[in-house]
Amino acid sequence: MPKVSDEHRAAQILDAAMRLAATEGFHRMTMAEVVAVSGLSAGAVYGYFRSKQELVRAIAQRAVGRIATTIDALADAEPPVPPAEGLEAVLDRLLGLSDELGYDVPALAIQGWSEATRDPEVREILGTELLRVRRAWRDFAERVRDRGLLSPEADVDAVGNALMAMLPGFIVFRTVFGDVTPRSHASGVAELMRQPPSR
Amino acid sequence: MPKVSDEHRAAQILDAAMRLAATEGFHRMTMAEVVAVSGLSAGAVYGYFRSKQELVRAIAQRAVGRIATTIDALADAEPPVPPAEGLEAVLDRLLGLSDELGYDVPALAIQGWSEATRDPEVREILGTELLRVRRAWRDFAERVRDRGLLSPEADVDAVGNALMAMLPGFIVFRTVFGDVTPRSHASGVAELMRQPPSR
Amino acid sequence: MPKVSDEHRAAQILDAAMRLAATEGFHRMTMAEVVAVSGLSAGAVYGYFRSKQELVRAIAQRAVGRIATTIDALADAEPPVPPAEGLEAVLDRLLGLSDELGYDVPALAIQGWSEATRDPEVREILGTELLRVRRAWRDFAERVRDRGLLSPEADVDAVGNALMAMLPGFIVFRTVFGDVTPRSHASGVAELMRQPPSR
Amino acid sequence: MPKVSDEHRAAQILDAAMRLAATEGFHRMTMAEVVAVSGLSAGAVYGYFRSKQELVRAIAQRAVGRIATTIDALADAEPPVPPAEGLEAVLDRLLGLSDELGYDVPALAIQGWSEATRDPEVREILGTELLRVRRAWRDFAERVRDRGLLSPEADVDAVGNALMAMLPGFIVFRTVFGDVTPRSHASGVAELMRQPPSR
DNA sequence: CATGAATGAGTATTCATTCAT
DNA sequence: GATGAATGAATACTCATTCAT
Repeated sequence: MPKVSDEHRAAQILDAAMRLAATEGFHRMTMAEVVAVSGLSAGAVYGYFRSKQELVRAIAQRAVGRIATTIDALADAEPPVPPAEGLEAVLDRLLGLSDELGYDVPALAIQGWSEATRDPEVREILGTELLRVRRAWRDFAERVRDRGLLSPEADVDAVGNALMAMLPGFIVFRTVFGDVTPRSHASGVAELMRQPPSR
Repeated sequence: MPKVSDEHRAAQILDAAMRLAATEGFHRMTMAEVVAVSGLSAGAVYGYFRSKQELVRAIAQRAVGRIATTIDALADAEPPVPPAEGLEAVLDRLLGLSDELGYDVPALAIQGWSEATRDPEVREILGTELLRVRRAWRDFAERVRDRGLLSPEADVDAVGNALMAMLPGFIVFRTVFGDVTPRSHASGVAELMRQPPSR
Repeated sequence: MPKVSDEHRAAQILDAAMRLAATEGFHRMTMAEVVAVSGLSAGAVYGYFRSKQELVRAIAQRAVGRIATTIDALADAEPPVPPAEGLEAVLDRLLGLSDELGYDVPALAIQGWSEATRDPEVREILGTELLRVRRAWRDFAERVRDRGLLSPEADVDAVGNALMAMLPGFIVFRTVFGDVTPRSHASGVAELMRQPPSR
Repeated sequence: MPKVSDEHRAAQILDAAMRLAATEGFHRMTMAEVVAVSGLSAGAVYGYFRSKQELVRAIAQRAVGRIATTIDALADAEPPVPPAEGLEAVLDRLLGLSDELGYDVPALAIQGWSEATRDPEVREILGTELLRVRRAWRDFAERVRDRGLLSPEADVDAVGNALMAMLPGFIVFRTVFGDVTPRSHASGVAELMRQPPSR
């Protein structure tokens, strides 16, 4: 009889693995390390994840899941909030999430994209998860438009997409340039939207 | 006197390696493959690149260099062109580049970001190269503003940044969703900028 | 619970390695050979010795340890025995040891000296082990002196050293000249000590 | 027409190689290093030495040749000199030689012994060279005996051997213990020869 | 003839996975 | 079931030697 439930064990392994993957990347993370950090035996780990590949997929899924969670910030962002503010709230959450969880979530996102390049299954997982995110951004754009902060004819799919697309940019810029903040990044959207002088 | 110039040999190796890295990623690309595809011997490859690490750095540098080249599209985009059109031109070029070169440049970009996460030298290389790109976007934003397509008070740094930030988004979306095109991606920016009804 | 104890496995590997090192020398001994001769897998060997370097150090330690063992012959050499006889007994044991173990212990000694030249850790190992040997020779010299076979004023440290120093000479001569025996080698000491005619 | 004679070139190469072999040992010395240090081209080096093996043999020969030279000290040691003083003179010369030549001759000796273990040709070279040394020690012992410093019945071959045998001991002790000097080492012989109290 | 770029077999080491206990 | 020792294919890199120029 296991002391703890199966889900707990699986989570324990996943946690260890995500921590490792965030700092070392998928391919430098060894199963031996996962075994050591999780505190279980090799056999036990392989009882929960049939292969490293499967574990990597689980990490990718959970990592984007975590990020998907950040867009709840958009819903909270009610009363009418301009797009830039919604984006900033999401980026803030993303950083907050890393602090809470104790590992670098954006780093894991990059790992996931990289893996999606060659593992179709990871690509599918990411596609499925990110579809939810896409819809959330669409809904946000719709609400924003409906409240008069966008042109009534604006294509809310396109706008949602554009706002969501700022996220990978934020993650990449954070990695290569040190100087980006949620505020600075989101301000670009606000500046873009400033009214040109009516002619 | 060597049969072919050193630069040619290095380029030959780099070409093989970029092709491989684009399809398999940095860590699945083996030196044996590079040797085989380049058509040289192991010793010869190591004569030009002291280690796999060094080769990976060279790939990263050249890949972002290639991408930096695409922003020339911005300069070409004269007479007054709205931001969305400039972006679209750049994205078009990016895809064109992949066709020309015969390997997936965006895939290499993702590999580069991933590597920048743990190799500070790659991070620096990317930082340096992307700084040029950043300046180009800033200049573009400035020209756009000066031609009255942005508010005269718009912060051109922020706008440039935002436009540039759409690029990683495009790359990631292309990988995980199949349905993004330069036009669809850029249109989000245009939609975002539509004038809300003057109240 | 492992089939055989860890020490047994380590000894199994060490044995194979010593056999190989004795015939081929440290640097021509390949890990592949060690793996093959020990009958284990590469992984197993690396489980017990982290690197070839570490294995080489273990060999050096054990080889000099074996040689150190031969000086027990000195203690056995009681009742009052002249220095030359003590030396001969030790040299005899050294050859006997090689026969018993099935590999050339003197050859390993030379390998150890060679390695000590560039690996400080091996130098230290040899220094530590040989200090014991040095003390044993000193004690032997003391006993010999106390039994009147040396001048009462003889410096037992110096005498012990000189006798011990005959050992590398024996090993080297055996390698390059074929004609040295424990008896012939030790006789030099006896001849040296013969009384010159009292004048 | 070569600027310098063939012998000079060969010596130039040998010099570079001996310097390298003394510091790194035969197997860590690479032909590329020999090429670099000698200042010649790879082809040129291979013009003078057909293989690394042959170069190693030449080094071994020259190194023991150098050491053989030290025993000239024995001839110089005329007027009747006791064995210990003759030995001390030789050891002094050995150290002086290293200083003069700028590389560690004893280190090369150890390399040579090590190589003799597996290369029969090196073994033969060493055997031939050391035979000269052996004879010199025999002659020294004879002279010493004839001058009354040894028993008239002393076996000069055995005595010569014993004195010569102190040399490897000196070299090994110098390597593993730091504290040996020509004087301390030679004194052991003197102490051994002190007259036990006439009974 | 001299050069030094190219060769490629050989080496130490790692690590995902299994399976005897 | 649970364990963790053992497996062994795979991998990056070296270096003595050659030979086209």
